[in-house]
Amino acid sequence: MATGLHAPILDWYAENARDLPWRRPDAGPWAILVSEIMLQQTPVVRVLPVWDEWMRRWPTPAALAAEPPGEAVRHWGRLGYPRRALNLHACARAITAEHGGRVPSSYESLRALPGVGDYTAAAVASFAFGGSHAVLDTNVRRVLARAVRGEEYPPKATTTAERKLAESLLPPLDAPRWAVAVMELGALVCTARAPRCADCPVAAACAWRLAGRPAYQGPERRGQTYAGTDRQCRGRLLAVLREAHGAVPKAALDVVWDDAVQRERALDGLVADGLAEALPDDAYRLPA
DNA sequence: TAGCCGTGGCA
DNA sequence: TTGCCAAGGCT
Repeated sequence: MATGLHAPILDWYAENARDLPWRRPDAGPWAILVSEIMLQQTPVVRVLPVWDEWMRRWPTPAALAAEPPGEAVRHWGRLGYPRRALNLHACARAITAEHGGRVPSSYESLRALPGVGDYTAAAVASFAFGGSHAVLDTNVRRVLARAVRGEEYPPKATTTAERKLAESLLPPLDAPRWAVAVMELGALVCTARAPRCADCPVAAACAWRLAGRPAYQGPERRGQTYAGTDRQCRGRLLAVLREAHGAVPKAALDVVWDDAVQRERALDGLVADGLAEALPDDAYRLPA
C-alpha cells in the first residue's frame, strides 16, 4: 500500500539531502552510532561540532573505552541528556569487550547496547550495515501520520499499527536510502509546526493535506516547563563539574542553586546515575 | 505507561 | 515572551 510514495520521496531526497558528515561514504559504524545517540532529541546543528570533536578524539570504540567515563561526560558539553555520554562510553566498553572492538551489525546485538532502543538499533543496522528495518523516528512517524493516516501528528507512543505501516512500506531495494529520505523530508519539509506543503513531493497524495489539514484531535500534547525543575538544577551542577577538571568543593556547587533541598536531591540523583562521584571532604567530580 | 531525563532556538 | 520542539530511551 501507498508505494506511490517511494519514487517522489527518493527523487526529492536526491536533490535536497543535506551533506552531513555521518552520511558520507567514509563514515564507519562507530561514527554512525555516535551520531545517532547524539541526535536523540537533539537538533543536527548542535550535534555537528560535538560529533566532530568526538571523532577526532575517539576515532574508535577502543579509544573511548580507554578513558574514564567522566571524560565522555566532559566532552559532551551542553548537548543535553548527559546520560547519553555515559551510555556511549558503556557502548564503547561493551563493543571492546564483547565484539572485538567492532560495532555489531545485527539489530539484536545493537539493541542490547546501553542507550540503544528500537529507533537507534534500526538506524545503525540500516545506515552502517545496509540492513532492511523499519526506522521509526519522530520525523518518519509524522510523515506517515499525515501522508497516509491523514492526521496532523502521530500518537504519543509508537503503535503496532504504525510499525505495520512502516514495515509494509519497506522497499525491496535500498531500504536504508528510503529510511533516510523519509526522515529528511520530515526534518526539512513536513515539519511539526509549519509544514511546507508547497515544497512537498507527495503533497498531491497527502491524506492530511487533501482533508484540508485538520487540526490535531488527539489527547493533549504535554509541554513540560523547565525553569525551576530538578532537570535544570542537575544541568547547573553538572556544568560546574564539567568545567572544573578535578575535585570541586561542595561550596562551589551550592552557589549555582538556591533551594538547598532541591539541590541535594539533584546532586544525589547525579551520583546515583553515575554522572558524578562523591569524594571525601565534601567534594565532587566527574566519574573516574 | 506515564514521567523523567538537558538544552537552546524559534514562532 | 513563552511554549513548543529537536534522528529517544529507560523505568
